[in-house]
Amino acid sequence: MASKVSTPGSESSSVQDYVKTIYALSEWHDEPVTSSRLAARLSVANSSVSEMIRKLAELGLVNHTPYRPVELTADGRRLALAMVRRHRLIETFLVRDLDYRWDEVHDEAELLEHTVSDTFIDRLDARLGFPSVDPHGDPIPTAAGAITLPDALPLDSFDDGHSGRVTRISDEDPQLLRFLAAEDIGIGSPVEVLGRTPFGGPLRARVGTGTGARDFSFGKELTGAIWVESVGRHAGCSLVP
Amino acid sequence: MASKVSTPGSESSSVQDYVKTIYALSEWHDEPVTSSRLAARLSVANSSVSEMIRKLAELGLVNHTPYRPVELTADGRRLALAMVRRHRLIETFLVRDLDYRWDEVHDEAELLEHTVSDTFIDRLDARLGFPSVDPHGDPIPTAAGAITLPDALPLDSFDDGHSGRVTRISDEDPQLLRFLAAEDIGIGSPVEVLGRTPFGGPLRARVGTGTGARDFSFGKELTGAIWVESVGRHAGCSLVP
DNA sequence: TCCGAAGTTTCGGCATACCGAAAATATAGC
DNA sequence: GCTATATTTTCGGTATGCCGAAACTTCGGA
Repeated sequence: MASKVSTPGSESSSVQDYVKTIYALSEWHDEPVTSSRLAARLSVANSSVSEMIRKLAELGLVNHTPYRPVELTADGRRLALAMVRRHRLIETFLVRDLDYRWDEVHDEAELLEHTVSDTFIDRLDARLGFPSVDPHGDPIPTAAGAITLPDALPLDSFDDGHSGRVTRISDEDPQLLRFLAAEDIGIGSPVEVLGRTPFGGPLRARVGTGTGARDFSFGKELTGAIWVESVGRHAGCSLVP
Repeated sequence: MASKVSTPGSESSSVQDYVKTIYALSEWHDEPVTSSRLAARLSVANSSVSEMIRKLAELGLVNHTPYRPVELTADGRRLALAMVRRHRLIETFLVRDLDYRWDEVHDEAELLEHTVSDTFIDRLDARLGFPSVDPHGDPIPTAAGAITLPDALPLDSFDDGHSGRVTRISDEDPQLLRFLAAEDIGIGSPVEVLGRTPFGGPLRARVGTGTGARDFSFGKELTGAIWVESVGRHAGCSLVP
């Protein structure tokens, strides 16, 4: 029994936002999605989240027992991925065709994703050559709702001595993106973990290749936001699954 | 005392829509803008219009005495032109870059115009090469709010024997646009009025040049929707100012 | 086991924007 | 000038989505 909810349509912009945010909170980390995390991310009061979750459950988009975390149903996930697809295609378009910087696109896409039609998205997709990732390295779901997460981990989960390539950078904080752009660190940059300073100090790594290579100290915020794919063997990871 | 309302921002999407529609109803014809005309154009109940007009008056966007037609203030006109600019630039983009047909763009633009940022509009404008008209021949206001209406009149106001060039076609009815596209009549097409059939019958005109020229019968709907600029001397007009 | 802190839900209220029905006004015809 | 008709406004009422305050659950520590 395939559902109609493969494409946003009847759902309000708010419903779309909540569902997309529930997905986003569990896309890269699998901590439970609680009311308060949602409230913080959406900048609304806890009570608003509570009410909306009840509504989402009635719509069959989430499963929820009171006082417990919320989880997307298959329908909810389909809707979320449709919204993520919209968001990431729009971001890609803004950077490629309208000369937006990668730290500027998030807010604009956030608004547009609720407004454009399926036709618009399909034509944009074609015009951009069916891209598989957006400017931050986030994978773009297909029209059918399939998504392939890159085989990457946050920089802070790599052991000393291991090398890789930057695959994704969280777009949550525009300032962080601006900083990295200024430092010429972006998707595709090679990195090699040199070591860490004890007691929560920065992680030192070698960035770039050849003459462009240099040492760099990554603070907490950065090592969590920068995701790296191992080069060569698939070792070098110390994260518990 | 220049107002801040040169760019949409604080106004709700509804307010923007009402103000733009008030402008649109008086852009090409100067009949008074009444509640019922607004209600029909916006597909809402008369009572909703009445309430919104009071609000617009409070916001200083319209002048209104009860039971009389409504008129835009200078601020209202500025806001309306900003919205019209958005709408027409988006339409131009959809046709030029996303292969929309000219009959498909209106509804999409109607939604997007409320959502995109000023930055988006400015970059779009630059990318499109600062176009002066949209795909239907409607003039695009400048960022400063200036607009130049073409020196055109509806086809039905031309005397027999006069020639001109199609300058604008009202985009109100997508089916009409589709029909004209199929008949290969569009912006720039040369026309010469041959005569009219009595008792409200069609207007006969010669369309196109050289071997592509042919006679065509234009019904009421068409002669009101097709706007023509005189070629050569500025005669041939029988419309009362 | 029980208590308190932290997190979640319920409740009454607010703002926007819509509606239909009823009341108020304008205008055209006589 | 006066009334009938058409138009406009006012008046309750609805739906969505937000809020803060109060009530309620959960869960860890003593």
